[in-house]
Order: sequence, then C-alpha cells, then structure tokens
Amino acid sequence: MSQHCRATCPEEKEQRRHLILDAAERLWLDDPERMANIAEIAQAAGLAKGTLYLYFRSKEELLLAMHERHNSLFFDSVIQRAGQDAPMAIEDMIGLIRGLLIATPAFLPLATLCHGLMERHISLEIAYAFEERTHAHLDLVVAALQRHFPLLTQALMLQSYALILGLWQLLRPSPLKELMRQRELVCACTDDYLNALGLALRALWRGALSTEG
Amino acid sequence: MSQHCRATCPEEKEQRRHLILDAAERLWLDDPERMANIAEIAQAAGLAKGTLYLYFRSKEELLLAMHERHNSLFFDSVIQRAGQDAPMAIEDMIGLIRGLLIATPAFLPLATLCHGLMERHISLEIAYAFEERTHAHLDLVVAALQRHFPLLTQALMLQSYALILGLWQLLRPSPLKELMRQRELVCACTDDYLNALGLALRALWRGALSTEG
Amino acid sequence: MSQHCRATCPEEKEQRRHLILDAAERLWLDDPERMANIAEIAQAAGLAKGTLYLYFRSKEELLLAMHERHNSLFFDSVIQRAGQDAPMAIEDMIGLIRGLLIATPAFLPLATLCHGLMERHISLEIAYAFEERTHAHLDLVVAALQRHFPLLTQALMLQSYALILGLWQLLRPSPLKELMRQRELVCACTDDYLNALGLALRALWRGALSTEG
Amino acid sequence: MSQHCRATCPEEKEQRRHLILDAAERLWLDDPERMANIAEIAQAAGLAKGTLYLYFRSKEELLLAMHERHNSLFFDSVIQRAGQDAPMAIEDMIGLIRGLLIATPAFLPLATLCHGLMERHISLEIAYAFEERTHAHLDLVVAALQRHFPLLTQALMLQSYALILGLWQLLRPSPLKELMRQRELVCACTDDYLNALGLALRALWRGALSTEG
DNA sequence: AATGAATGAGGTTTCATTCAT
DNA sequence: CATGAATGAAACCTCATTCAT
Repeated sequence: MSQHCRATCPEEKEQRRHLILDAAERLWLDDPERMANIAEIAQAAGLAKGTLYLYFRSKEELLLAMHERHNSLFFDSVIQRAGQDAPMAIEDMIGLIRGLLIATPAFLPLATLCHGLMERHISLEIAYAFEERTHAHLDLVVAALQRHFPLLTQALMLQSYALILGLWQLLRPSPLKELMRQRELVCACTDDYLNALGLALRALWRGALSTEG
Repeated sequence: MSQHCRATCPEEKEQRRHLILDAAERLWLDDPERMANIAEIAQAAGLAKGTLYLYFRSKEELLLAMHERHNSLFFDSVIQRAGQDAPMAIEDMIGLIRGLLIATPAFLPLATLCHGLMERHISLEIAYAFEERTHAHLDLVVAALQRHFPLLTQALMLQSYALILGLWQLLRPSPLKELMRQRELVCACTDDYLNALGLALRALWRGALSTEG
Repeated sequence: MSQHCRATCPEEKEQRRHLILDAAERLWLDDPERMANIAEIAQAAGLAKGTLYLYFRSKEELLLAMHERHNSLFFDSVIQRAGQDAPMAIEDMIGLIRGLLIATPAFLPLATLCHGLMERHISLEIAYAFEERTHAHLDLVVAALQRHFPLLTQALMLQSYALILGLWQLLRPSPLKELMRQRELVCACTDDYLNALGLALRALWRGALSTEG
Repeated sequence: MSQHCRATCPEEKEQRRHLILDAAERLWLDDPERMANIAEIAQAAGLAKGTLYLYFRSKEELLLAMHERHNSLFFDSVIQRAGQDAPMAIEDMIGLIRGLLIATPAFLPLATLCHGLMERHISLEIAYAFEERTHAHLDLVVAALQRHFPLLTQALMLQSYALILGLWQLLRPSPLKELMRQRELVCACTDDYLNALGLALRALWRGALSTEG
C-alpha cells in the first residue's frame, strides 16, 4: 500500500486514534466471538500494522481504549438522563441501564476481555491513567444522580457495575444457547441476563438505599 | 527425562490430572502476574509436554479445570459450614466468603482470566459440561444454605458470586498498589476489596431477603 | 483392552504378522490418500500399539512388508501365466500387467511411498534382506518368461518395473482429477496412466528385444 | 538474532526464496540421509523460523520448490544444448542426461521424496500449479528437441523421465553400498545406475523413434 | 510518520517409539 | 507376550511486536 497521508497535528492524531478504534469496534461487532488480530484491525482501518503502534503501545492498550470509550458513552448517557427534569426512580435507572446494554452489545464482552487481560500486559502507567480517568468520570455520574437519589454513593455505583459485569460473566449466553442464537440472529443480550440483572440491581439498590436511610 | 510411573487405572489418571493442576497452581501463585506456558507446567509436573495433552485437550481446558477446582473448594466449604449446627447470619456468610477468598488467592484472578477466555477458545461441549457441573454443585450449596436462610434462592447466590467477581475486577489491586504490594508481600486480597465486598453483599442480601419477606 | 491371546509358536507369529498387514492394507484401501498411523493400524488389527513393535521394528518396516507382499503377488501372477501353455506376445504381457495393476490398486501408491521412505528410516540389514529376496524372486520371473521371450533379461524386467513406477509418479491422478474422481468413484488407475504405460512398455520391449536380435 | 535486511520489492522476495532453497539444498547435500527440519533450514538461511512461512506455506511446499528448481535446471540445460548447432543423436542425449544427473546429485533423491510426499500433505492448488508449470516447461523442451529428433513426442520425454526416476528407485545405491560409499566419498550416482539407465533409454528411444518411422 | 517484512515465542498437534506394568 | 501411558521431536500456525526502509 502506498503511504497514507500523515497525521501531524495533535487533532489529526486523535482523529486517527478514533479511526482505529472504530475499525476495531466494527470488526468486533461483525463477529463478537473472536477478537480480531492486529493485522485485521490495521487493514480495516486502512493502515499498516506498524502504524497502529504509533497510536497504541500494545494491542491491550487498544482494547482498553475501546473499553474506555464504551464506559464514557455509558457514563455520559446516565449523566444526560439525570440532568433532565423528569424525576428518576430505581426502575428508571434499571431501564436506562438495560437500554444502554442493548444499544452497545460490545460493551460487556469487551469489558470482560479487558479485565481478563489487565492481569497481564498493560503497563502500570497506562492502567493507572485509565483508572484515574474512570473514577473522575464516575464522580460526575454520582454527582448527577444524587439529584434523584440523595443517598447514592460511589460505592453503590461500583457495586452496580460489578453486578452488571459479574452477572454477565456468569449468565452470559451459554455456548449452546449461543449456537441456537447465531442461527436465529437473536440479540446477544438475552432476556435471561437482563431480567436477572434487573432483579439483582433492584435488590442491591433497595438494600443499599434503605440502609443508609 | 526418563519415563515416569504410569497412571493405569482411572483413579490414577484422575490423580495425575490433579498433579498437573497442582503444578499449574503452584506456578500461578509463584508469579500471579503471568500465566506459565505449557512447557513450564509440564516441567513443574515432572511430565512431558505431550503428556499434558493426554489429560487436557488445550491450555484453556486446563485453566478451566483449575477454576472448577476452586469453585468446588469454595462450594464445598460453604456446604460444610452450612451443615454445622451453629446458626448462620448474613455476617457469618460474609465472614466465610472473606476467609475463603484469602485462603485461595488464585481464585479471583483465575476466574477473571477464565471468563475472559471463555470468549474464545473453549469448545462448546467442554464449556457446556462445565456449566452443567457448576450449576449442579450450586444447587447443593443453595439447598444447604436454605436451612439458615429460608428465603435464599439460587438467583441470590449467583448475584453474590457476580458481586464477588465483578467487584474484584473493578477494585482489584491497582497496578501501582500491586507494585508496592509485591515488594512487601501483602496479601493480594486487599482490605479495600474485602471491605467493599462486605458492604455490597450486606446490601444485596438485605435487599433480597427482605424483599420476599 | 484385555490382553489378547498370545502367539507363541513361529507359525502363529507369522500368522499375526499377516493379520497386521491385512489390517494395514484394509485401511490403505479405505483411504489411499493417507497413510494410517500406527494407532489406527493396531486398532484395525485388534492389537495394542506396542504389540505391533513385536512384529515390525518400525512403521517403515511394516510398510516395506506390505510392499513386498504386493511384489510377490505380482511376480507370482506373472510366473503362473508364463507357466501356462498359451504363448505370450508383448501385448499379452502388457495386458497381464494392466490387469494386475487394476486388481491391486494399493500397489503403486505404496511402492512410491516406500521408495520415498527408503531414503530414510530403514535399517541397513532390513533393506538389504528385502533387496535380496526381491532379486531372487525376480530371477524366477525372468526364468519363467524366457520360455516366451528368449531375449528377455533381468535388465528389461527392471526397466519395465521402472517405467511402471516412474510413469505412475509422473502421471498419477492429478489432484484436480483426483477430486473429481473421488466424487464419482472412478478407479484410481486411470486410463491415462494405463494407456501411457502400454505405449511405453511396447516401445521399450520392442527396442530392447529387437536390439539383441 | 538481529533483524535481517528486508526483501521489499518482488525481485528481492524471489531472491530470498532462492536463498532459502539454497540453504535447504546445502543441508540436504551435507547429509543426504536425513531431511533437515524447518528450524535448521531457517538457521542455515540466516532467517527466523517464522520467516520461512512467509515464503513457503509448508515444509512440503519448500521441498516441492527445490524439486521444481532441479527440474527447471534440467529442462533448461536440455533446451540449451538442443539450441546449439551441433546435431544430436540418442547417445548425445544420454550423455547429456548422465552429466546432468552427476552434476545435480540431490535431484533424484529429492524427486523420489517429493513423489512420496505428494501422496499426502500438498494442497490441491499448489500441486496443480506445479504440474501446470512443469508441463509448460516440458513443452519447450520437446519443441527444442524436435529439431534433432523429428519424431520425438512429449510422451517419449515423460517415458524417459519415468525411466530415470523409476530405475533410480530400483537401483539406487543399496544401503550397504551406501555405507561403503559414504566412507569413500564416492559419487551417489553409481555407475550401476547410470549404465542401466543408458541401456534402458537407448532401448526405449530406439523402440519409440523407430515405431513411428 | 508510515510501512510491512522479519522476528520469535509459544500454543497446538501428531505420532513413531519406548518401557513399566 | 501384550498393553497403552508416556515420551519428545518436530511440524504447524498464529501473532504481537520490532525496526530497517
């Protein structure tokens, strides 16, 4: 391939980062069962393999960046809804989460994969910076929600996230269901999981919010 | 290497499976940051690389088997405690879980890794068989616990497990803390996580058990 | 598997040798494209892998033994025909060869494989003994045929054999033809090869037998 | 190993293919008894194992490429000689072949090995492409030779090649002779074989060329 | 900055052969 | 003699990563 035009100024570089992440996300959604390799992502982004390493120091950092984009989307959506005038009850919160999970089917598989990899190849500084940003963002979410849930704490948000993530790992579409689902093109976020999640969050929030009350 | 004594009857073969899993676990605990490769595990088990493939069809099946052993240990401990005469309250349950997590430091990292891998290279039949056995075992746990918590359901157990797993992934020793901890040989199950888990489980159980009441 | 009855006397051992060769031949004919591995041959023979090594010192020796059986069959058939009263012309010889090749479809593939392996793992003594026996047998063939072809020499027999073998390697069913043939169950000894062989042998014999005349 | 200079343009890549084939050929000639493994060939070529797989999809494709080079060398030599003004008789042809076989001692062992392997692990497309190229090249040989032998056909060329190959397999240096020869460094193309081949080709060509006349 | 050839680790697989039982 | 678990060499193959161009 002839050499691509270069991204020289910082804005262009940021743009190209997103171009790469978009390509990776597209591949992931095409086949959520497998993680594309670097060569495929590069090709999908119209870049050469080596070029990706100018924007991400490792494949895992790239995955983490995808995950962080998901997180941000998620957090921003909650903040936006919390900012609206309509009051929120627990059920509204659960409905919001449900909607977001369905709208972003790559979120949980990718989060799971990322947390599996964190075990391994992420550099300290990158992981630390990620955590910093995430917690800062989460603070904003908590602040926005406290308008509707005065007793809500960051701890409860973490617990909710943990339930969302952990339950998915335990109830994720079983292989057999998966097989059936592939053939019938059913949504990956099965009702099973979403219903179980609704029950769990309801119990958790009731327990948590009544405690402090 | 000279040939080892052979595992001829099924019991001996099962024993040798465990010998391999023990070796893998030992290596894991020696250096929780990295997963040993097959050659190392084989060497640690005093066997040839090819021999491992007589007992596990792939590295991932081996990891899954390690994870399943942890699960079983965990479940059996709960069942045993539930079978004792002393009555159990929520705090007893939380204390039990806390103790088990501390006693089995490889549990959560390995579980996380396994759930990350399930995404990928495990065959349908193996994954399915694993799920079957796990759910059957979990049924026994629920039955044993209902003596102490009449309103307890399998759903609540799953939710609790999800919290345990998900919270750990969110609060796991951050890389920086990890670095400090390695040098001071602090237990991997930080108080941070265990305390957060205690709070979360308490809220969840209170919400869940009071709901139905 | 429970232990088989043992072959103690030499006759039984020879019988078991043939039992193994029969099993190997059956597998070869089932799928002439691939050479079965030792485990498959052992299973087909109803014996354990290790047992085969009591009868053949290596897999290659087993193949060579199969090949030698083919050779002997071939030679004996020629000797038998030559012993009949009906006179033989070149065309009779060619027809006889053609018939034998069709009747023993494993002959040429196995011969080819054996000659490829001779390059490698056969022990000196085994290879030498094989050659001795083969040449002795070939002498008988030549003696029998000279009744019909007074000018025939062992050299011509060797040349003919070389043509049979070499031409097959050059004209063997091409992969694409092979694919088509598999689906239509056509005989592996294509007319192409047999016709080419007929022409070649005719030329060779005419040239050879007329020369000396 | 530090990284080698890269083969960027197609010509350099073709050159590197030959570099690999040269290394393999060198190893083969060093010890004709055994086929070097991929790691050895890579090392001999000064490349990494993985790099070889950039140029040859499997070990067998590499062997086939070596064989094809031999074939091409052989064919080109015949074409060149045929293009000279000096007229050719059968004896010239036989002398030419003899010289080529002596000059390329790896030719027949490798051809034999390749034809043994074709039985097995070569993909359809590779095998087919090889055959296509070979037959196209052979056509050129026939065209060039017809200037000297008007009655010569491609069939006769194939028959001759079959004799060359088949006779070698039947008369190849017997293991015992081989042993003696190794110690005395005698040429692998024994007089036995070359003389037998001369007789056979003479008979074949006389028979073939006189037929049509 | 961009490229993609080269690297090399390592998991996967197959299998002939050995040897304790 | 018979067994089949164990061996270990070697091929296969993928792939993240590096670095000369």
